[in-house]
Amino acid sequence: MRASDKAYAELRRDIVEWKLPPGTVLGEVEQAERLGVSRTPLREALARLSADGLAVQQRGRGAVVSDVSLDHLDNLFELRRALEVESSRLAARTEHREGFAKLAQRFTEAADVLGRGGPAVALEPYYRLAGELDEAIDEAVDNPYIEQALRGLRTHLARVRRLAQDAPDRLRASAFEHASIAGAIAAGDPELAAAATLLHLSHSLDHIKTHAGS
Amino acid sequence: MRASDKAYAELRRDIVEWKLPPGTVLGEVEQAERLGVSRTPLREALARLSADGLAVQQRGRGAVVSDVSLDHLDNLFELRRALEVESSRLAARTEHREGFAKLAQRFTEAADVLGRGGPAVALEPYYRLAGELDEAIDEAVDNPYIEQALRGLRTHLARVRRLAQDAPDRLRASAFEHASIAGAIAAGDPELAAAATLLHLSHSLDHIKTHAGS
DNA sequence: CACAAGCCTTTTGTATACACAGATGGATCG
DNA sequence: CGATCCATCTGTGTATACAAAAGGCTTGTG
Repeated sequence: MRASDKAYAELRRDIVEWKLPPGTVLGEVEQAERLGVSRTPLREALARLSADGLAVQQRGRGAVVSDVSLDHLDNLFELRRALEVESSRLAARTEHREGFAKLAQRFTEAADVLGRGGPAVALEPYYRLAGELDEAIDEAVDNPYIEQALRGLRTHLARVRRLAQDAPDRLRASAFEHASIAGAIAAGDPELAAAATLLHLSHSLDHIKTHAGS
Repeated sequence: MRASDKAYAELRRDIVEWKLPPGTVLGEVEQAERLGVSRTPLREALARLSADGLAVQQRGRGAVVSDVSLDHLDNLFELRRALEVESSRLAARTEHREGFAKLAQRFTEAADVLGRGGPAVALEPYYRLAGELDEAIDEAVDNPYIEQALRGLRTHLARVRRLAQDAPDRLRASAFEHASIAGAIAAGDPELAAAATLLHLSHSLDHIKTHAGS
């Protein structure tokens, strides 16, 4: 693996996981030493992070981890709506929809578990299931341009997610909404899939705004 | 101006204008000499080009100008539809819509000129007018995330445009469609703006597909 | 005491040198 | 005559050294 890739992957992970909180200055020499690479590949990593929007280049002071706040939430969800609603619509139009019925069922089962379970319910499997649905939609849409736009979007969403932790009730509702999306795609109904996605995004945004910082 | 910015701007322009056609290998030493900069800033420029999707990094052979063909057209327009339809919808919702009525009128006038004029009608003013509408929508949407996604999209569209030259008839129809979009935004009707945009994109794609390579 | 100007330190931007990997050509063996 | 292997060579990946610019601090003056 190239040193620049290593530096990029590590910095990106640290930023997304808030180990490098917004506002942190990423000095070239400092980070180069920390990651054990030279300044040249580290500069390339910083350039890629800037392109991703995870850092902003400040002249004279180097790169700083970009800010993330609730002010960006509406903007982020506007883009999300544009991309994900259309993605669901396109996914429902393709002929590679075999896995979606199975995914819908798994979401329904997950909702049951989340509803039944006590406080000790593991959340990780649910997030992975949601990720699987994203991947399945990407594969069905089969559009590298949309995929790239979604990748960038999801990176930012992962950072924002820290601002509002998910309550079990919300996760259960979310699981049902995801089941609806997967079901609509499996049924090959583009407008139903679009509507289900729109609904999910609306509820998701409402939840974050209501429970932010609490 | 930084040397890396200069190299990036120049390479990007050359690629978009097909002076560097798809498949061209961008050797680091070669391009560094041509542009009069060192390899370090040139590498940064190549990295940014790769992030834009204008070049792809090939292991062992360096970077080559990315391919562009009609195969990508459908994918490109799917993303365009997702972004521009939602952008029009959002623009029609904001309160900063003062300029759109004026733009609609200018498009109508431009359609007249394009309809009347002989073969000597200048096309450049019309393209600039279309660019003005794009900028006005960007400003009204006021969403940096959508704006960034649109920037990347427009870059690719500019490259594809070379595959099918616009006929005067198409430009005239396009002017009317643009007038409809601007008019709908000026009227503050989101769904009408979305519909007008959808129609415009559909016609635009049809035209390119029909007249490609002819 | 406050404000401004100049110097110093820190950090980025650029260039060059070196090492390694992959590709390509020729030569040799089957 | 063809295929495979080895050597060379071109080109990328990385490191380091140097220069330029920007910011902060100190000092001097009003």
